[in-house]
Amino acid sequence: MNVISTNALMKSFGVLGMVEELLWVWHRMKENGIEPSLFMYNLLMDGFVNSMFVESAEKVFDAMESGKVLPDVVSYNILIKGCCKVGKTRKGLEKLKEMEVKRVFPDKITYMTLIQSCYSEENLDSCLRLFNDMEEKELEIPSHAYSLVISGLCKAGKSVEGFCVFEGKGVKPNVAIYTALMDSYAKSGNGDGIMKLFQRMKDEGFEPDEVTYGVIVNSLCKTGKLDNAVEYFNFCKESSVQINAMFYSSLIDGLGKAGRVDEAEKLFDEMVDKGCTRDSYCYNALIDSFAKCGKMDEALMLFKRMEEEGCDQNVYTYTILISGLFKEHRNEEALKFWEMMIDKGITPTPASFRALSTGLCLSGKVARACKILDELAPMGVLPEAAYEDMIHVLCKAGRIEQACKLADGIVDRGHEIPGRVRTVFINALRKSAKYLKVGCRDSIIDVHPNCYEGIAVSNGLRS
DNA sequence: ATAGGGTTAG
Repeated sequence: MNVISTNALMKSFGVLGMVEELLWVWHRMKENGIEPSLFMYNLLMDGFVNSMFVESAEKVFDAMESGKVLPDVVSYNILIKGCCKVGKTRKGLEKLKEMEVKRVFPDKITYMTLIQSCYSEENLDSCLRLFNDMEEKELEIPSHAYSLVISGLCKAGKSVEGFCVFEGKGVKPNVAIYTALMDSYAKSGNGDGIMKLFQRMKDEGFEPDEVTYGVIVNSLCKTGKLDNAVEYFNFCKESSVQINAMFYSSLIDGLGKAGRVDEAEKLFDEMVDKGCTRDSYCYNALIDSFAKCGKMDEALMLFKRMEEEGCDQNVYTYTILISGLFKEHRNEEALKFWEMMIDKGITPTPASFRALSTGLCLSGKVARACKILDELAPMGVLPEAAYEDMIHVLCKAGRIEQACKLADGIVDRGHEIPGRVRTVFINALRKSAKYLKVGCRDSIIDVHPNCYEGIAVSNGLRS
């Protein structure tokens, strides 16, 4: 055994994640009196990190720091990669700071590892900070860094800022960057911006791929331009663009919302012939289409089929069914789906609770909704605007008395009534002055002095 | 030796 064979073995085992074998070589090496080099330390650390033994990698790192062979930038990069891999990005960022102190200079890999991790955690601020750091240090900025920063801005709804970075010098555009910008434009309602960028990327010789077309079709569906969306879809089918489930879910959703349920269903059936697996997005879109046009039994059948096909039923599936069932006054069934969802360990979202509470409030079961809301709190789910929504729903339905009772209950629980809700009350009171006579008047006046003014206005309107 | 993009939901 010599240094060269040790290096070769460690490299192979490290890449393959064969930690035991890696350690075997390490021990044989020590037995043979070979002092581990920086190279070998790094190989060992990388082997550990690749096998998710990040703590072991850290121990190696610490051993280096207290030994003869000091960690270099690669050691740091591997350790930072390990931190990011196990979700400890903050720790990775701290290691970057530590590098400054230890006078080990971070390189583009250090930054890319961290930017990547911050990006996947949707930590835009850190992404931008790291990116600026890179610029300041005059490191070579890989195209990928621009992708991440622009996409990060786009995801955060800052399409204008994203476009500014894109237009800045040093950016090498690619299909992914164009697509991210187009999607962001779509989400901010800039339909013209999308098509302009689409044209521009083609003019520059970039070939739009299935993700780009997916974004276009989705955007057209969302803005109700369904025939246009179908045209692009057909174009993709005829050319070499790979059709995926996203095309189908976007179109099914759009067609369903436009009341073209038959066409939506046809596309859903077509997926099998095309060898395209139906995911939860597709199922949910079609279930929603059925629910929206009162075909609840068809929707429920799809729910069953989802289970049979092994497609995950998620919080969206349940929310669609719960609100659909309430709309048909099938209250007990709706409640059953809520319970089923909780039993399955699916965490409710504010929107799912909104569906439930709206249904319960409108069928006069405000107390029941409050009870369920109380049960959610220990689960760590407390839809912030839940009570607000309920008051809103009740006011809109003209049930101001109940809304007031609810407002009192909220104050009893130690919550405050935000100004927005007062406005809701005032508007409701204006609309139906007769409610001024009932008990709610006290509750509003007692709890929310600002409403005096509202009632005065309301009185004024009446006289 | 170490880092690598973009899309879908009530």
